[in-house]
Amino acid sequence: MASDAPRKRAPRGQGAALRGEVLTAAMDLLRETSSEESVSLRAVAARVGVSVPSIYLHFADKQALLDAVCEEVFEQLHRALKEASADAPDAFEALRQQGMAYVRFALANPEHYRIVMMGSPSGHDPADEIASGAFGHVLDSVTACIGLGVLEGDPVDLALQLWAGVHGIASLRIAKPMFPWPPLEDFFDGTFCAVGIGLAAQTRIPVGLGADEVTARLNSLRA
Amino acid sequence: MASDAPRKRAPRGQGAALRGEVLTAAMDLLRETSSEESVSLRAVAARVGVSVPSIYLHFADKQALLDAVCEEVFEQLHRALKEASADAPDAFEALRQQGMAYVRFALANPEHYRIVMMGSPSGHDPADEIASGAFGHVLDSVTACIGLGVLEGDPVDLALQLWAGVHGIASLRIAKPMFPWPPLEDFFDGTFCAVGIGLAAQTRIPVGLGADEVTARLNSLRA
DNA sequence: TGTACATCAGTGAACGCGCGTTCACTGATGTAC
DNA sequence: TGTACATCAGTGAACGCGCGTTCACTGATGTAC
Repeated sequence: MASDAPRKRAPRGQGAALRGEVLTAAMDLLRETSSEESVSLRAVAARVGVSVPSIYLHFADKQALLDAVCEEVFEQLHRALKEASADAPDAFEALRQQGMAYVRFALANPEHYRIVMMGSPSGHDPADEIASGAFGHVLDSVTACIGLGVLEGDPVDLALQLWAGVHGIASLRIAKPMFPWPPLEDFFDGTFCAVGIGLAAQTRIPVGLGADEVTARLNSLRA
Repeated sequence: MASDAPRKRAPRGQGAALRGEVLTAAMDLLRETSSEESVSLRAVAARVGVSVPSIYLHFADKQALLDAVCEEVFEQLHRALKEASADAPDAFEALRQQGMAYVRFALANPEHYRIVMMGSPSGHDPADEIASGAFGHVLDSVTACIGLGVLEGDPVDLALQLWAGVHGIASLRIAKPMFPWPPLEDFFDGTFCAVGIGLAAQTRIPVGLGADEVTARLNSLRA
């Protein structure tokens, strides 16, 4: 894993370079072991080729390192969402592409996604800001869709529903990888269209309508 | 926490009673601490009022205890879903009630839900059977809905989408409790109806349709 | 040009902690003779 | 009726382990005089 050549000590003003190396090592360990528990300061230090106390030169404690990892994950997700929707012809396609990119990112980086979006909520929770950031992304697209007339209603509500939708797909597949899942892209698109249509319909099915009436109402929607 | 009276030793044939006490203590600890890490054999033993090695009289190791906890959680979830849909007038209402009960159970028992549905997948994973069981539940209801004519399509596909939907709502609220979530029941019902309508519509929105055409199509669905 | 010194990047060894697990044991109690 | 014994429920002390964290330190290198 770690390179064989013993690490060269950084020249005079370049001590900060180690910070980046430590961060990268933590990210890589997370990817390779698929387990947050495996990211110990000892493991990170070994991978960088440095002694454990060196980490403390750049991070106050282990939590600070994990916080930095969260930030990095967020930036990568942010970038992925931005790139995905860059070429979209309209806001609806942008939303679709962003949703797909979100799910793809989560499944390509399951343990990274886990620590920012599936972890136990902690007091200060830097991951909350991350969530807010990702949510802001969706919110922008939803607002644009409303502007276009594609969607209607409260943008925050709509965005929360969509977010819960993509999170459900991503996190369930991460937690239950052995389950016989259908191909990702098709599954996502099916859910995306269903939710999109359902939200666009702007209606609810009242409780106690009776099966026949429910069927009749839903039938009227069928192509 | 633990009762003050020192625990009485079980009479001759009743040694197995301790198993139940240990299991209950683990469940309670999970609920009270909201953290799987806090469930150590020492903490469990202290809560029961027994020495640590006593746990080994009934569980091969810690993992066996955790597996038993998973089973217990599943049984409780199973019961909650069954009770929720017992009085439903038809399959569609049954599905709605089950979905609501699922989300309610998860949020009332967040750490229990976490260990069975949000944990890292492990090799043998008894939680997978749990997932299959819960999924079977949804599948039954979906199949009944198809029988009624309320839904159309592949029951497995439909059930997976619905499962991902309720899981998304539940797990995101568990992971991000500080987020300004709307009231649970209304939020669930909104998503449930949207997904229901969307799935019932049995159609997809092709990529590259153009915003105007997408808007026109969705407009035709509005009440 | 030489040298003393401050700074900087990083180290080695040790700390206490809580954990899961093991092992030899204790002492009450039902049962056989 | 008394007693030896097997069984059962549970204990106390210790084990090694990996962890985060701390502290006094080393040794290379740029800089001031």
